Amino acid sequence: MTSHTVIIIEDEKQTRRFLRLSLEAEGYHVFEAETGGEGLKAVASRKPDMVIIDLGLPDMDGVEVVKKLREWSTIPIIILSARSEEKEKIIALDVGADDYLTKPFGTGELLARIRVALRRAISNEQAGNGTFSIADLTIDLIHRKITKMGEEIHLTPIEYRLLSVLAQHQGKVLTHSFLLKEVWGPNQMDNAHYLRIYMSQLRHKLEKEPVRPRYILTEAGVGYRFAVE
Amino acid sequence: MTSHTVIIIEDEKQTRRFLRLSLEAEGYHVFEAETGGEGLKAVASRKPDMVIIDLGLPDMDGVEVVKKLREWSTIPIIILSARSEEKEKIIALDVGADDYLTKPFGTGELLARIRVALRRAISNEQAGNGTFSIADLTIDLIHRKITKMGEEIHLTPIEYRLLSVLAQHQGKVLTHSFLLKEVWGPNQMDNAHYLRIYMSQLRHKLEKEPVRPRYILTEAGVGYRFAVE
DNA sequence: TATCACCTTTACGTAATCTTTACACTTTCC
DNA sequence: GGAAAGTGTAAAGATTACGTAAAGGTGATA
Repeated sequence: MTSHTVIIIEDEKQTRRFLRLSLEAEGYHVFEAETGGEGLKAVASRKPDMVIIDLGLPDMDGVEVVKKLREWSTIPIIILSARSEEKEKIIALDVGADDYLTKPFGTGELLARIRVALRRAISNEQAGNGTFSIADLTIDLIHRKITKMGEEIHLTPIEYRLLSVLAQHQGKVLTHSFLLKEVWGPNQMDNAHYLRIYMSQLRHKLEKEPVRPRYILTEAGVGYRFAVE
Repeated sequence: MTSHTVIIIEDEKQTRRFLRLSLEAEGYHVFEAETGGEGLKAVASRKPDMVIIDLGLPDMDGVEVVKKLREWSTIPIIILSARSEEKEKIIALDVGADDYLTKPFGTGELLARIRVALRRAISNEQAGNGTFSIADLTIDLIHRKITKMGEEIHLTPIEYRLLSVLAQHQGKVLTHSFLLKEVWGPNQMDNAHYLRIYMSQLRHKLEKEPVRPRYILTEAGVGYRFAVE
C-alpha cells in the first residue's frame, strides 16, 4: 500500500512542523510550501492526495489559492483558520474547500478530518466501495492496492493515478487532454506522448498480452478507455 | 391528447385551402397567414407546434422568415418549394428549417413529414441523456460507444463525429454544407465527396443491407438524414 | 555525495486513419 | 436516347497517431 501524499501550505514555521510530525506519524507523505504561489506549483507538480491551506498567507489570500486550485482540480482541500478569519472561512468553503479547522486544534481532530476528506474524495469519484475488478484484475482505491491474479503489483505514482482515473470512468472513452489534465495537471495538456509511454508501461504490468490489450483500450485519435466486464 | 396546432404561411389561396383541409381531417388545429410578416406575428402570439412556410412569399423571402424565426424559436419548420426554388430550399435548410416538400406533393407525404418533425421536436425536449437508439442500433454519446444488436462497433473519429451529428438531429434533413462544416470544419465546405465516402463506410458498419439503408438516408441534391424510429 | 526510483526526452518502426483517385451506377433533364 | 450531374464503392497513396525501448535528468534518501 502506497501512503497518501499531503501538501501543507502554511507560512508559520511552528504550525508547519506540528502538522508534518502529526501526519508523518500516521504514515502520510508530507510536503510543505510557505506561500500560496509555491503551494499551487507544488500541487501541480507533486499531485498530492489532499491539500491543507492556511487562510493567512503572506503573498496570496488563502481563498485565492482555493479558487485557483478548483479551476482544474477536485483534490480535497482542508483550510486552517484563525478565530478572526470567520468570514473568509465561509468564503473559502463556498469556493470549494472541503472542510476547515479552527486554530488551535488537536491532532485527533486533524487526523479525523483528513480521513473523512480522503474517504469522501474517493467515494465521490466512484459511488460504491472504491474497488473495481475486471477478470483477474482488482483495483482498490481506498488501500491503493492493485492485484493481478491475487498478486500485488507495484505501480509508480503516475501509473497509479492514470489507472485510477481510467478505472473511475470504466467504459467511457477519456480524451487525451482529459487524462493529461487529471494526471499531470493543466500545464501538460499537449503532451499526449506521455500517455503512450505510461499506457505502455501499465499494459506491460497488467495485461497478459500487452500487444493485444484486454483492459486498457486505445481509441485512435481520441484517447483511451478501460474495458467493462 | 390535445390536437397539435400548425401555422401555414402561404400566399396562394388554393394551396392554403388544400393544406387546411388535409391537416384538419387529421385533427390538427390550423391557422393561416398570407405574408411573412403576418406569419411571424402569428407564430409569436399563437405558439403553434409547427410552421409550414412557402418559399415564394410576396412580402418577404421565405428564407428570411425561417431565419427570423430561428432567432428565438426552435419550433419545427417545414418549407414548401417549387422546382425552380432549389437553391433557396437548401439555404432555408441551412438556416434551420427541418424538412421540405417539393410541389406538387400528396397528402400522404405531407402528413408523414409533419409527424416526423413533431416527433423529433418532442424527443428533443426530453433529450439530454446523451443516448439515441433506433431499431437495433444504440448511440451512446457519453461513453462514445456504438452498438448494433448488442455488439460494439468501432468507428474512426470522423465516422463517429458524422454519426453523432446525424443522430443529434434525428429526422431532420441536414445539408451537405452543414455536415461538412460540423465534421470537417469550415475549410472543407465544398468537398461533398468526403460525405459520400464516409456515409458509405458508416452504412457498411451499421446497416444490415448497406445498399438499402434504413438509418442513413440520402436526400438527393440536398444532403442526408438519420431516420426516426 | 552516491544511489535509487521515477519522470522526461529522444528516436524509430508500425498501425490506423484520412485523402486522393478511379470507376460504375443511378437519376434527371434536354 | 444520351449527356450531365449526383451518388456509392473500392483501393492506392499520404499523413498522422501509436507503442516501445533506451538514454538523460531530477529529486528524495541515506
